[in-house]
Amino acid sequence: MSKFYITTPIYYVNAKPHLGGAYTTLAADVLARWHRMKGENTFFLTGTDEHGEKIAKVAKEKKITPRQLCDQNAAKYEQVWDTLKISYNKFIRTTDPVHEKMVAKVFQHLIDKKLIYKGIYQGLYCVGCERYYTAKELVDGKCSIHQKKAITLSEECYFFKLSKFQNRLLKLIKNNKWVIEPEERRNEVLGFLRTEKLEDLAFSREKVEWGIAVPGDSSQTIYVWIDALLNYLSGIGWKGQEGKWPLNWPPEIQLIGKDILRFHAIIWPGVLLSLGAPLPKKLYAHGFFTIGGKKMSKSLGNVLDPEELAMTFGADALRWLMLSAFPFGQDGDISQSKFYDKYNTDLSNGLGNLLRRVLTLALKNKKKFLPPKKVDTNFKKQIGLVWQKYERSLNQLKFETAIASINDLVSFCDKYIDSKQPWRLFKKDIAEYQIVLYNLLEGLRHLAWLTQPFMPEKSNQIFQSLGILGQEKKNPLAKGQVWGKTEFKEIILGEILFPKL
RNA sequence: CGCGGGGUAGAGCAAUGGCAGCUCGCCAGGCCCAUAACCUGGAGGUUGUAGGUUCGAAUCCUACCCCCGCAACCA
Repeated sequence: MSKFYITTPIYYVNAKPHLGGAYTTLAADVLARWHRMKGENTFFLTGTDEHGEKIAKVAKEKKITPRQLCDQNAAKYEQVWDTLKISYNKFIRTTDPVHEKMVAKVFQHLIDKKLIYKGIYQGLYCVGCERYYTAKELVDGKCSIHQKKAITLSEECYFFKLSKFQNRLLKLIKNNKWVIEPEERRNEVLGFLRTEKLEDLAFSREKVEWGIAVPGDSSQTIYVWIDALLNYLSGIGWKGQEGKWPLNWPPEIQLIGKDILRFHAIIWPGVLLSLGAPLPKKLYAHGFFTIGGKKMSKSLGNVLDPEELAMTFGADALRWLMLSAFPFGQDGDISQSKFYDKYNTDLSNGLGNLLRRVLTLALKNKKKFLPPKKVDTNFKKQIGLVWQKYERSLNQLKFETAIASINDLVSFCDKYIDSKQPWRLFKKDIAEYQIVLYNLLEGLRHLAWLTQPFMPEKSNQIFQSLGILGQEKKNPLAKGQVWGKTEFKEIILGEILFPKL
């Protein structure tokens, strides 16, 4: 059986979950559910990044310990992911002692391999911000927040020999051994590697208390790069021993937002190469969205909260709305009013209304609906086309076209009803009515399968209405995709699937 | 020349070399099974501008105009 390991970035726990992070996580969840549905051995990892100065600072402001802050916010993440029905297999926290121990071990290992060495870090430091800036970030040598001149400061720290990997990385990307998608993002990384010289990277800092201590040097703390990135290995049980890679390694897909492309496209494989680890199969950086044409920001007050949206539309519908709003991989725009629009069009008037139509028509007759002798080849063919488009879309992470293929089937069924007029057949030709309704029930059964990764609960509700929830959930997808073999013995009208908003 | 995305019907978007499509809205009709839902037809476009390549361009090339994201809290 083939395996499927997928990761999201780990989110920084200085605040509660953000709609952007929810977007990434949701996309990963749909893929995880899709691959599970296909019967693959699937592992879905997400989690939180919990070390660093900023955490310590926020904790101090709130008069709690960093540990308490992390516990609170990590719990918040788990709760929101629960609301959104995120089916992760493991929630990794970088403050987990197992993770911390592994990171320290790897750090030491890289010192032993002479890939981490001690040096002097010199940079422009803003006392107000308590952080370093690059010359480019400063305006007139001043930090934009404090309007104060940054001073040149140097400190001892440990460096990672990233420079050593520049040519290898370039070659790996060119030869598609290190796959970055979509293409624009790949070009961006290639351009960077061609024109900029990679410098060795400071892998530790002085004076940061909230972090993992450098082995044998308690004055130094391991910096975010290696600490955060190694979650992808510690999360599946790696103990830090080179060569002994976990069974799930490497990931089939690592999903990230485009903001962290460089860390994941350059530093991360650099670390893996230094460890001799196989590289992930694919790195996919999705786009960002604006809200109502403006970037989401606290000061503009247009921030959408994932929990509130789930309250308004329901978690299942929200998943659908987020992923159908614009092409995955590109930038796009969302808004509440667009969501209302699409909810009513796709879900209430489309899928939900179709379900109700068919169920009511089926309930006219108290008989069971058994597979007819004559197969409707036209209907069957349509289902085949829908699955084809759907699978191709999901394999390319085109969620919006996968969703479009579902809408295609809904529309096909609506047209089919209109042309066959089963309410008339019921009075005139009961045998034909029986066949038409059977086809429609089969159509709905396929719709339940198709919507499963996107809207697991609504999908189950459809199965339930068809009286086949238990049996279908036991079936693998391959069996579920077969046309015209299922018997419908008990139809249940049930609740309205998507009440109009 | 910091990096990147975009400009297509009233609005929002799709279409990467081959008849310019979808959703909402608008107009006319059909149906009466359904959540005032569904189906059919129609109006609405010189695809930001100018030039070029091509049998053929929204799509490729050149120049220009305009909008936006990242670079700095934030995916």
